[in-house]
Amino acid sequence: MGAIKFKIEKKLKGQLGRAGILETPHGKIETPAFVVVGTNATIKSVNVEQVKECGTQVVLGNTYHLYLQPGDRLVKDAGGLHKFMNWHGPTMTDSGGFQVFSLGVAYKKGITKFAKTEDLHDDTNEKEENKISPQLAVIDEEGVTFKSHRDGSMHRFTPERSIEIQHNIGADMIFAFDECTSPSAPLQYQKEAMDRTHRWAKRSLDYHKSQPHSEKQALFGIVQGGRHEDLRKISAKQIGGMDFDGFGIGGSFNKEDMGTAVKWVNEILPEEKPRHLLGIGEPTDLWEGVENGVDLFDCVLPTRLARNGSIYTKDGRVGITNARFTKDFSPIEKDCGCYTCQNYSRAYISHLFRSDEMLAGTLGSIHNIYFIVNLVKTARQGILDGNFRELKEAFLSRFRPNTA
RNA sequence: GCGCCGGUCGUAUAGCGGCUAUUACAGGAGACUGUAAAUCUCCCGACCUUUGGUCAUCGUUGGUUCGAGUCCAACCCGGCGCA
Repeated sequence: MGAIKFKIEKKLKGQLGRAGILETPHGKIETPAFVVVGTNATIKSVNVEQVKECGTQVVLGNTYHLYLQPGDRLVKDAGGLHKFMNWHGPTMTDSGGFQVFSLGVAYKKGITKFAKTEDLHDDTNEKEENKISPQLAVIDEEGVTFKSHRDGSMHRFTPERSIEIQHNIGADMIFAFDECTSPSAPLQYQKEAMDRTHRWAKRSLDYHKSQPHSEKQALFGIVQGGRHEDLRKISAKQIGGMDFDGFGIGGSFNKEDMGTAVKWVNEILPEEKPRHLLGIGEPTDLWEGVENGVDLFDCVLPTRLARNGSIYTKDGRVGITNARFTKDFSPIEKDCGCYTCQNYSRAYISHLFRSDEMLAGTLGSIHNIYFIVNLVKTARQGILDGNFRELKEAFLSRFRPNTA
């Protein structure tokens, strides 16, 4: 052990939040930090220089995708993920656990990992799940059998296989193989899935430690338990008790009180190890996460939203293709320091989207990445400077989920 | 002037007597949380008591018919050909 070192610099008074430094074999990360997602060993539509200029410290690739294309052996032969993609800073890989969900029960059903409380009283989602319809992933005790979304070929992931692949890919921080459950799955199933994820965590850890050079990569265990307090606490205790280098918090949440769920977990996880909230999120979620002791976040939203024409501003998300922007020659945000805002107008970016130009997604992504990465940096600075609460409230009083 | 062909919701198209109209693009709006995603959904004649209803509409005007975008006639416009 010892691929990473984590040092807490300052804590939020009376709360779980903390600012720290995470040292990896490829450099330091000032935490809390936002990890930019680059599933296929590339951040879609932007190059590594642009990603770096946005203030990004660390990127995340995906085990399932890189295993299918170009293959983890090829990435290894290329000299590892860093060299292959020309990103020489810190990296992580997801274990493929999320694909158990997205290609499994969620496949083609519009199910997300978020439940809203009002939905919990109707069983629409559950009915959806019980419908017989194609799934690309089937789970058993040993592992998961996948049908490739690319060519329909069959593949099998087990905890051992996931770790083996992640060793080949060679990211600085890797994750145990887990199952992300649907928020509408029955409680009984959520518990079974969680228990299985715990067994998989142990197997992931055992396999990792059994391999030579495993000390070069840090392994994070993943806490599950869905929206349920009792399950979350059990999971945090079990996973937190294992000898991982850090922890991921995964699974599904109740949209309204995600911060609370994170708190249940982080009150239990060992304080001295880093925590990564998987697949989150929205600006409001990020403030909640930081406040409740999360050190790392990753999310596809900034880049996906950008490619789909949704741009973050301090007042909320805006659809840059809206008619009102066609003659708006001001930048997306006049006080934004990103390359896009320094050089281009709303009208121009709107035009690029309407013209289906590739640069549209690039300029949008640069802004959104900059926005989110720097939002977390601001929150970090707030912890260090002792004005976290003021910064959070100032942000939230302006930001609306969608409108500007 | 004669002959032929054609005029359908911004554009391009489908439709060849029967529940008043297809599809694509453009346009408008929305969704997206460990990326099957530069994707997907909805709206796009008018009005209303909007899971539905009423009326209008296929160049114009008449006609045939129970019923016409669809058949007939004249006219208007456009293209091509011949003078």
